[in-house]
Amino acid sequence: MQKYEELLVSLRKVTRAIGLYSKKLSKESGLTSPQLIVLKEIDQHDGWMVKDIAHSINLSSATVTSILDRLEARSFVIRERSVTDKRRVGLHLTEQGKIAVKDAPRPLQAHFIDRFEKLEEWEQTQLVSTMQRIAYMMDAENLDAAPMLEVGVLQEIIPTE
Amino acid sequence: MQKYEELLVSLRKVTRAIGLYSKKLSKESGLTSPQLIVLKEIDQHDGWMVKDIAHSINLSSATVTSILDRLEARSFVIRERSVTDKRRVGLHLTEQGKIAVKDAPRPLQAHFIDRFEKLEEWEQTQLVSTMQRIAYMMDAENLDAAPMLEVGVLQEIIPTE
DNA sequence: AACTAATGATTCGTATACTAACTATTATTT
DNA sequence: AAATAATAGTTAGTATACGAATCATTAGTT
Repeated sequence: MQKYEELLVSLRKVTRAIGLYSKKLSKESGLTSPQLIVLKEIDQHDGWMVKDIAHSINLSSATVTSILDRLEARSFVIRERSVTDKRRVGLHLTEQGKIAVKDAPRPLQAHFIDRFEKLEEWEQTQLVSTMQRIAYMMDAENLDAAPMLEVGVLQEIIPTE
Repeated sequence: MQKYEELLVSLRKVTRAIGLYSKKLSKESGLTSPQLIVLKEIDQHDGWMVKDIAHSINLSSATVTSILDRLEARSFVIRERSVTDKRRVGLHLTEQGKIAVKDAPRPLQAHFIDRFEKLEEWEQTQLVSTMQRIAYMMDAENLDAAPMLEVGVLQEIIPTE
């Protein structure tokens, strides 16, 4: 097996673990991870548009729209069409939505977070920057890549072409 | 932003990049990445059961079933019910399936693979083992974790509890 | 002012991906 | 031998996740 294939397999394991946890979360708290992440984002940036949310959490607008449909149906979120520019939709949490965010568990297994936070500071940094490096290597064609260069560690590691 | 949240964001970027490439692949070659991976696996292990494939690539049987439905409909794969144990379904490639595997591009962006393979050997190993480490940290509750310990590097890194 | 381009959100169609429930079959217990 | 458990695969139902097409609106051009 090629090395990059091993990378792919472990990546698959990670995304699977995240997905499975999302299912578990959903059964226990009634919210999936993506739903929770969207709620958190709106909580932190009241009034943001669909586009803003989508961009900040790396999802397409279409995906966010469908997540919002469910969140709105359950009265966690309100869509508010802008008066000055009727294309825009501002997003807000309802009281219920705020409560849900406050009560919700974290979007990754507590088990993982515990382990992660027990690591030395430099080890945490190393894990994160390696992950960011892989992300950078994968979408170098896209415009998204540029801001990644701001991360200090990467500048040492990635050769300028 | 918490460090583990940064990890989550870059992970999201990576899975997204993989998904987008899968879509692109599908338009150009007619096969998505998961379909290609399933085909490759059958190519390498003719006669394997659905369960085997699912386990080796870390997907549920249900998911593999639905991928096989599409591959069979397009005559890339044949399902063969076992005579000795009628619960089992053996999987085989058709001639078309073999051709498709041979002609198919790799399941990750050529761009990424190029970059990856330009790295020093130790750097590649480091990327892979970091990824495996994260995978290990995420599903330590599951039985899947055990085989991960066979990877040499991990034994040095992960503290035995 | 009229035409064109761009933008923001949604809808549509498709593919993953999961669990739980179900069907069929085989293995184990009693 | 009959009842029970376990196994393999599929089906049903739900949620992501995407691009492309669509709709409404706004911005820019001529």
